[in-house]
Amino acid sequence: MTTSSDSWRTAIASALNILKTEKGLDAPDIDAASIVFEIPPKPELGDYAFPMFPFAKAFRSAPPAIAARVGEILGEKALATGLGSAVAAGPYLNVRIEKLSVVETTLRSVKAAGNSWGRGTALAGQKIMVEFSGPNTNKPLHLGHLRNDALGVSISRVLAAAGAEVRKVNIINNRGIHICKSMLAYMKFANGTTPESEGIKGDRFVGNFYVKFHEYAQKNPGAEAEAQELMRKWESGDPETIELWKKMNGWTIAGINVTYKRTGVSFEKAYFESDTYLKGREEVMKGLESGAFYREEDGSVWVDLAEIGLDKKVLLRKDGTSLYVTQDIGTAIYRHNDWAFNRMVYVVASEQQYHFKVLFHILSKLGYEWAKNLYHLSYGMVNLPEGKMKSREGTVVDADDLLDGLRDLAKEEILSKGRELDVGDIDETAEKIALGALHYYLLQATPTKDMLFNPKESLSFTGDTGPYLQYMGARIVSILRKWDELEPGKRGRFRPELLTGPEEWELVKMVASFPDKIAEAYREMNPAVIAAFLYDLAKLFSRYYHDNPIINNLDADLNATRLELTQAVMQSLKNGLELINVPFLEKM
RNA sequence: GAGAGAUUAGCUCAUCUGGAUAGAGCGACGGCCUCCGAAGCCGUAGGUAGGCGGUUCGAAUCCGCUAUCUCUCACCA
Repeated sequence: MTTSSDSWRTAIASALNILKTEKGLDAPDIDAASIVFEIPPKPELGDYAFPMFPFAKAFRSAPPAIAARVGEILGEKALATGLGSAVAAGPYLNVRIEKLSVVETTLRSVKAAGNSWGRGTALAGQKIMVEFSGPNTNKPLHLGHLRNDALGVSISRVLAAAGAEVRKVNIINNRGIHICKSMLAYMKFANGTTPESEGIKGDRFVGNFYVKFHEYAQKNPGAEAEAQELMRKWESGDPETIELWKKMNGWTIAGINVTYKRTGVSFEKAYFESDTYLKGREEVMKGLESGAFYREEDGSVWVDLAEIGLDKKVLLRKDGTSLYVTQDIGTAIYRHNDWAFNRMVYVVASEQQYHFKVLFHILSKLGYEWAKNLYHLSYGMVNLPEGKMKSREGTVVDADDLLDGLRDLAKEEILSKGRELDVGDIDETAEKIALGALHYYLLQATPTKDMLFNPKESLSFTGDTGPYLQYMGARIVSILRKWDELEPGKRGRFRPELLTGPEEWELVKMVASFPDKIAEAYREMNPAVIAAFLYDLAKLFSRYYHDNPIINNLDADLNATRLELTQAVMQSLKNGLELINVPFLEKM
């Protein structure tokens, strides 16, 4: 597809240059690369459209006139030989490309590539680190983490599909005052209970104590001070405090890992704040020596951000202790030493845009050349119909609860359709449908924008949803299964020239564009590109096979040929769903 | 006070680097299961793209002003 559009550009550039000579203009030659093309709004118009507006001024004639003459020249001079045909339509030159070879090569490529269909090499040789999730060890994951995780997993897979070597890393926020609060509450109210003794997930168990702390603090003004005191004990390495801290962190992380496993989230490496929070200090001291930073009279160390139009910022307190940025400076350098990435992507909420702007600037000020390749994949908040999620008001949507709810609903749906016997393991299927619904819902929106999470809508399985895509996949697999059951003698022969219908041509073009969509997704750092592509593909195929029998035609060759197309659609769907972490289902 | 972002159909979202009549889903209304699974398919209704101005042959898209909303500007993380 790409190559044929390039050939057309060359042909049109030549035609324009001939027209230029005809008109006796002495402007420089028109370069093929400067010719823009687009996809016509309606397929009947053609496969490509070349707008002639840009040449109106130089040629001193109206775009429709140019289009008309260019169309003639292409015909007269046979510039389009083998490329297809061109026809002027108003200011556009609409082009139809030679279908047969495209159909043939597309279907053959998909078949040959199989599960790697769509993968490219644009990022080959690139080492890209992707940080996402960033849980706290004082509470379970919530809806916000789910969006973060969905984006992190998806963008990692997209980058890998573009040829990069990707390393997914987590940052575990396991220290700080909030951690001490749940520890304090545990000391006061737990009476030695454990997640095992209570039979609940470790992250939930610890989170409950975090809630208890706040209840306690309401009645006891001294609570904050007590937590601060515990924090000091932790920092001074008090053995009992450390022991409790380790125990509770272990519980939380074990619980969170269960949720990760459930949602298909994994990491090559986890970094712990408790290991990295001190590392920034020496880097800041080096920067102080090199003159990148300066010291105030009280001993605190600052950076002047005037170069990027911002104010001044503290990097070390007067007592020499680190802050959030300081810690992230250390973590970034530590990680680059760990694994020398070419690029690093931070999947972090948009509320931290300022933080990353500052962080990246400081790192480049410290002379780290790779700092310019750091990227903040900023995503918007997930709001509820009632408004923002607020932990104080208890409106935070717990990740496990949400998944359970979705899973139960999917199960009901299976039962109500009477498919429990067809589906195999009903619980596993329901779980996968739930994940499909959730991940598609979270990824179909543009990452940078805030989004509204409507529980009712996310539970819906009809229309523009993950389960719809899964359903189309299952239906296709069902057809392929029937084909396999056919006697080999009745299967016919693949003859691409039989794919003459307009929908068939649209499907082939769409399948062929899958690699371009992956490229677009990584360039824009936006998995929604993949989600939208899959929906369009599924919808188009759905209409197609509704109106056209795939393997029930009298013509055995037509069956075999349509089956190849169906197979290619299935492969594109399957590979695309993998990129957005929506499970592909053979039956549902 | 300053910075960043948002505003598109009743609701949730698309609209690729400015291009042909702004598209989907949900909801509403109306059709389609002796036919490869109806979680489906087809159709109807619904938009002055927050508002005003500008640039351009052409603006949802770029620029300015303005309204409303969100986030940020901590020696919190």
